[in-house]
Amino acid sequence: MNAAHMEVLIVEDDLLHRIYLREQVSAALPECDTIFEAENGAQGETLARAHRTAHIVMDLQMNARNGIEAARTIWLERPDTRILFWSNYADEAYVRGVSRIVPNGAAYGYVLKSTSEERLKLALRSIFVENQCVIDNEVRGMQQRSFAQASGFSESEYEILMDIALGMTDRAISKRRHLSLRSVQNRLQQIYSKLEVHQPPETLREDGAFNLRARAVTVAMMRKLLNYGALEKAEAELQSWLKGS
Amino acid sequence: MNAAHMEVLIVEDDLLHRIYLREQVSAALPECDTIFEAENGAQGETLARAHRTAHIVMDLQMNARNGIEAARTIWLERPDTRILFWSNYADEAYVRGVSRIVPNGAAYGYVLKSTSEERLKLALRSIFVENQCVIDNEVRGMQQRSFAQASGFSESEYEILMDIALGMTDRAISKRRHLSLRSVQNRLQQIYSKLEVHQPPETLREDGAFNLRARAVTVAMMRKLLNYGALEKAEAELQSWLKGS
DNA sequence: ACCGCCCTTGCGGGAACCCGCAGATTCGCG
DNA sequence: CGCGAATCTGCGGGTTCCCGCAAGGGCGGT
Repeated sequence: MNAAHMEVLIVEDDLLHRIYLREQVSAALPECDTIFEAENGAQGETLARAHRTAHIVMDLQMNARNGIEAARTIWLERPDTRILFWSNYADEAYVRGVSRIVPNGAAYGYVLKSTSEERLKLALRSIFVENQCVIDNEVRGMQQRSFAQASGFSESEYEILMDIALGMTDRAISKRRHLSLRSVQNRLQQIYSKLEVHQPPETLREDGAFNLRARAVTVAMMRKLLNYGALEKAEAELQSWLKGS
Repeated sequence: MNAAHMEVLIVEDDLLHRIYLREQVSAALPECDTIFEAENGAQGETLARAHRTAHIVMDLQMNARNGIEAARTIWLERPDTRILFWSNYADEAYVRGVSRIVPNGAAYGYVLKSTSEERLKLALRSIFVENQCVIDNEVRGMQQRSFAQASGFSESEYEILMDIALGMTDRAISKRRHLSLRSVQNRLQQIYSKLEVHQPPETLREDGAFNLRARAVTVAMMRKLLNYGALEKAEAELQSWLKGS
């Protein structure tokens, strides 16, 4: 680490936030002499590749290409890149997405936009000069709740949840995930029960019948287990799988 | 309209954007002597009621209570309130939501956060002092595409799209919307075709079977026809309908 | 080895879904 | 009023979904 020279790349689509970040970065890191800026994920990848920047702070949830996608390709090319994710929300979909792509040993951070200036500056220094991970408290809580058993989803359940969200049939899922048809259905039932999606249990009305499959998707959406970015990513993967075989 | 006295309420959850709005409002409206601020929809409603503010600028997409919900109750109480919606996106779900609740004759605006300072100031003056509607170009385009026939959804189709998103069965929908079971299914087919959701048409593979119902929901989501806020609202309506009978 | 425990897989059936077909109803227009 | 076009509705059947039941197959423990 060369203390006299540092380049930082900011990837953020909101102008005001970009300006704010620029200020905070140069205030927190006097050794930083160059700041590059991108306003979407695609541009961010290009700049990161062009300048080989080892320090990136970026938003998740951008228009052209979201932060997770961008981070994934950047980390594939240079796994030692240090990335601070700077996000509005701590949705489980985001947290899961990030922790799925971080190379082991890499330093990264995840702080919310609502945190104070001090915490942001601290995070910047911790990650970029101390090479140390910084995860916001709320995000940390989400991580634990997510990977523990408590209403938490195993990786394979999560995959299948995506599959039904994409509109795949049981049989298609069984082919894709190499399971028997019945196993897929078993997993679906686990998913339904973990999401607390069931037919109106003791109800008298026969109106309120639910299509569990469809309901599970929106319940997952409302619980922030799924979000827009995750859907897009899953859709892309599905398409390439359909081509692949 | 008293030119020497004006109160404006800003409803916006993002601190930076709130500060920016504050500046722009006082720059564009010298006659404005008081600015109230709220950081979510619920607080916005309270302040609007307390101060009887006739001029509001607010974000859609906030945590506690989104802009559309807040605007709806505010307009129910005082239909002549002037509201400028200031949003990141021109999703069809938002546009549709707004134009569904605006009282006829009321002045309102819809501008994107990405527009220039000048346009924002202009919109503020147009709505608040000239009492004139201002709709951003991109939003306007969305409106027309939405209400025209071109891949546009009729109101009843839109309702049913929500219903299947919520996981209702065909029969439940038919009860709720007072249609025969078969009619519901007809509408579903229209929806599928408008969303271009169909079984892999010329494909040889039998793997790629789709559950049209589930797929339609996420396609609608990816096309921004549905979004998180719309789902929450629909869910609330569904719950109250279930109670009601 | 024996015994639970958990996960997988198959079978079967009742319900729900997707949809082609055809008669009935509605609505607009000359 | 007549006529066409669009929509609503019922019927039927092929497929998919939801799920209870039960027969295996690993795996750790006493």
